[in-house]
Amino acid sequence: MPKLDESLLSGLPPFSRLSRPQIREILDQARTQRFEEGAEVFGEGLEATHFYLLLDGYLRVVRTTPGGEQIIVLHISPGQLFGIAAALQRDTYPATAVTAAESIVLSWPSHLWQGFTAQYDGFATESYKTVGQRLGQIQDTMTEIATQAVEQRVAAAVLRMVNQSGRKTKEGIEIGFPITRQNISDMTGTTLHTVSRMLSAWEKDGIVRSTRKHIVVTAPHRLVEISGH
Amino acid sequence: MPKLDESLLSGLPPFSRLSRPQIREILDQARTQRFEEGAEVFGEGLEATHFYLLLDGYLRVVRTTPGGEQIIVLHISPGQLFGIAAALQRDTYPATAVTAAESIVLSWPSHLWQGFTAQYDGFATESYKTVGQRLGQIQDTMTEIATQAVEQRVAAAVLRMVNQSGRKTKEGIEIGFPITRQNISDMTGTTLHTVSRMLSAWEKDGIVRSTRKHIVVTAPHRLVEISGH
DNA sequence: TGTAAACGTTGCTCTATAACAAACTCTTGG
DNA sequence: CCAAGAGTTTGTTATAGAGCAACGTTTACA
Repeated sequence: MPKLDESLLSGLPPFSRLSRPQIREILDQARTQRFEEGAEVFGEGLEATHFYLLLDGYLRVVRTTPGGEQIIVLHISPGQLFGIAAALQRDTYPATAVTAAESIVLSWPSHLWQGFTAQYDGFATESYKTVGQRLGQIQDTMTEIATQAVEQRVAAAVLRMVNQSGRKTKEGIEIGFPITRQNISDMTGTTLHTVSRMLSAWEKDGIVRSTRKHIVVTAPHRLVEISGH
Repeated sequence: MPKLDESLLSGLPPFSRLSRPQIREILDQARTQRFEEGAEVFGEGLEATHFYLLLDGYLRVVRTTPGGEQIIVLHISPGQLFGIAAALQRDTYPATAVTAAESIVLSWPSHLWQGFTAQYDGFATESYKTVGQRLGQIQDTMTEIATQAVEQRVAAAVLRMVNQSGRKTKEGIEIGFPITRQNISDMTGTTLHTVSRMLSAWEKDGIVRSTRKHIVVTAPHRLVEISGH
C-alpha cells in the first residue's frame, strides 16, 4: 500500500491545528479501504470497532425499520468523520453506512479515540462540532418531514444535496453522486412514484434536468421558492 | 436561597464518580431557578449563555418552523442535562426548552463547560453518552414519522412518554406530566383532531383512560401491538 | 450482442388524514 | 359566581399522496 501523504488531512478541521509529524503518526495508524458504489462500510447494530474518515466519494447513512422500509438520515461528504460511535460512548453503530459512489475511507480502531482527543489539540473540539451540526441537521430534517408537504420536502432534499455536493455544469448545478428516485423518497418519506412525478413536473417547468441517477438543477432559486425557505 | 444538598447530584450519571467536595464546588457555581408550567427556559437561536440540569419537573424541547408550526423533538426528565450547546461547540441553542410542568432547574455559565470536562472525572464521558442517546432517539423518531402511519406514531409517542415518566396508579400507568392532544400531535406531526379521535377509539377499546391533560394507559401491551414494535 | 436487472414514467383508484366547522366541558381568575 | 379561555369531541367534506399496475428505457454482463 502506498504511503498516504500528510496533506490529505492537514486541511481538514479535526486535524488543522496539528503539525505534520502528528498527522504522520495518525496516518500511520490508519487503515485505508476502497469501497465500490453500494457497498456497506458498517451496519446498524454492529459492534463499533472503528471510526472513519471519508477521503473521497459519498456515503449515505441509513436506518432500516423492522418493517423493512428504510430512510436516509444524512449524506457524508469527503473530509468528514463518520461512524464516530466512540465519541458518544456507544458500543454499536446506530445506523448503516452505504457508499453512494466509489469511495476511499480511512479508519482507526475505536480505542484510539480517547488518545486522539487527549493528545491532539483541536481534535475533540472539531469532532464535537461535527456532532452538533449533524444533530441540528437531523432535527431540521425531522421537523420538515413532520410539517411540510411532500413537494416541499423533496425540493429541500434536492437542495441539500446540491449544496453539499453540487458541481457546476453548463446547464446548471449537478448533484455530485448517483441518486435514484427511490433514494430521494427514502430521504423524504415518500414513494419513488411521487418523486418521479415531481421531477417530471419540474423538468417540464425548466427547474431541473435529469437522467438516470443524475440530477442537474437549472433553476435553484425556483426550488428554494418551492421548498418554502 | 437555601444551600442545595450534595445528594441532589451525587446519584446522577455525570456526577456519580465525584467526591462530595467536588459536587459542593459544582453546586456553588450553579444558579437555581423555578419555572411555572409553560415557561420558556431558553429559546431557539438565542445565544447559549448557560447549560442546564433539570432537578425536578419536565421539559419539552421544541422547534418552530418558519410557517409557525411546531414539533416537539424530545422530553427531558429530572436528572438530565439539557441546553448543552457548549458541549457541541455551538453558540446558539438549536431549539426552545419549555416546561411541561412546574420545574426546578440548575444552570451554569457555558464557559465553565471546558473546566468541568477537564477536571471532573466521568463528566465528559457521561455527557457525551447522553448526547449519543439523544441523537439515537431523534433518529428513531424521525424514522418513525417518515415510515409509520399516524396511529402507530401516536401509540409510539404515548409509550415513549409512559416509559420515561410513567407512574403506577390503580387504573394503569399514568404519564407523569400534563399533556394535551395538541402536544401529542406536535410530537407526531398530525393534528389534535386526529389524536383526539384516536384516544377516543382507544378509550372505547379499554386501552387508555384520559381526562383533560392527563392520560392513563390501562393496557400497555395493546399499545405496543398497535405501535408495531 | 442479447437478455435480464435496475431504474424510471405514467395512468387510475382508493383511502387515510387534513381541513373545516361547531358544540361541549372544564378551569381559572376577576 | 360568571365569563373567558383553554382543551376536547365529533361530524362532514375534500384531497394529497399511497398503492397498484403496466410499460418504457438504460445498463451491465454473460
